[in-house]
Amino acid sequence: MDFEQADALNQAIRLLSLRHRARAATLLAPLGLHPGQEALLLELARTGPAIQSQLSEALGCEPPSVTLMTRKLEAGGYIRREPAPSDRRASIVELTDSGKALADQVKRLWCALAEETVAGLPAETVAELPGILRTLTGNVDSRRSRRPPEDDAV
Amino acid sequence: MDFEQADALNQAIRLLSLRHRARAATLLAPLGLHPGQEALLLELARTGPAIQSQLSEALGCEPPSVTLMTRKLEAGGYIRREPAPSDRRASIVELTDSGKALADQVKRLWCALAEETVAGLPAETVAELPGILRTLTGNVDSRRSRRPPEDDAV
DNA sequence: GCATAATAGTTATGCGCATAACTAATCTGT
DNA sequence: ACAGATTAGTTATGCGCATAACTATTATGC
Repeated sequence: MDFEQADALNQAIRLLSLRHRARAATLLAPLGLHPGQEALLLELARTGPAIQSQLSEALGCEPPSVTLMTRKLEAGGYIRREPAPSDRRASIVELTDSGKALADQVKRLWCALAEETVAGLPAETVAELPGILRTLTGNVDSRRSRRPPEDDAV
Repeated sequence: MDFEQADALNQAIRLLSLRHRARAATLLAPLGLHPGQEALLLELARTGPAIQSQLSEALGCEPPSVTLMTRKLEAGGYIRREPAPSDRRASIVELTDSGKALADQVKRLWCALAEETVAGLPAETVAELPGILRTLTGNVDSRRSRRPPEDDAV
């Protein structure tokens, strides 16, 4: 691959990151959320209570990031942290009622953002997109377990 | 679009951002660069000397970000800033010889990263990808000038 | 010609994310 | 049963990026 193509790709990924995140920030701001926090709320809404290391794994970010995110969401009253009975090192994190309500609002925003994002693309491309993006992600994922491709493309 | 699909897409974009950036960080670290700085070097290598506001525009980030990036790259000896003769508000930024050499190294890394990123995808998809990503970016770009789509897809 | 607007850049501050270094608890091997 | 490794989490620190508020310069309208 020559530099022109490589740069077109890398730059496109970088810019998409910046813009998608910025757009998410704009949409989430009225809810009092910063981008990244919504992922934690959605994960809890999806799977129920979890300990922080599970969240770290699910969100794809490091434990210190989870520490800070949970602290801020807890301060906002959206989540609750209580010690795990079976492991005194761990904290169980769960949504409060307020957090559940907020997660529902986030879900609606999330649909709007996704629709806005793929506007103008053929439905076929839209359907393939998550799988393609996950393939790209897996290709550069330096933390992935060594189990091979796993073919989770759509 | 239902939430499942929307979340699959939004999450995929978020994770790709994290991973691609992390991978770039790993590759750039031996050169003493942090991700984001390479974009500035490549832009200068591409277009020659520029003032900061042009860089801000080209990189898609805000002027304060350019201020900090240029300061650090200048401290590293990779770029030089001198006052613009025709406008005493502006600074002209250009690569030093050291910066040009570094930019060449970055170009090689950039090719390797791009190839790694698209590994396993059909060539056809790879060819379409930059255009698709730019469409997505344009769709959520809140700073774009109001000139319509512009159809720069490949 | 001069007040006002627009533009180039900086500083201050805050967030998400990372790594490094640390504590506390649990698990493992002998 | 106990030393050492592993795991859960935190604190400290640094970077990129953002917005807000500011200075200095240049352009504009009357």
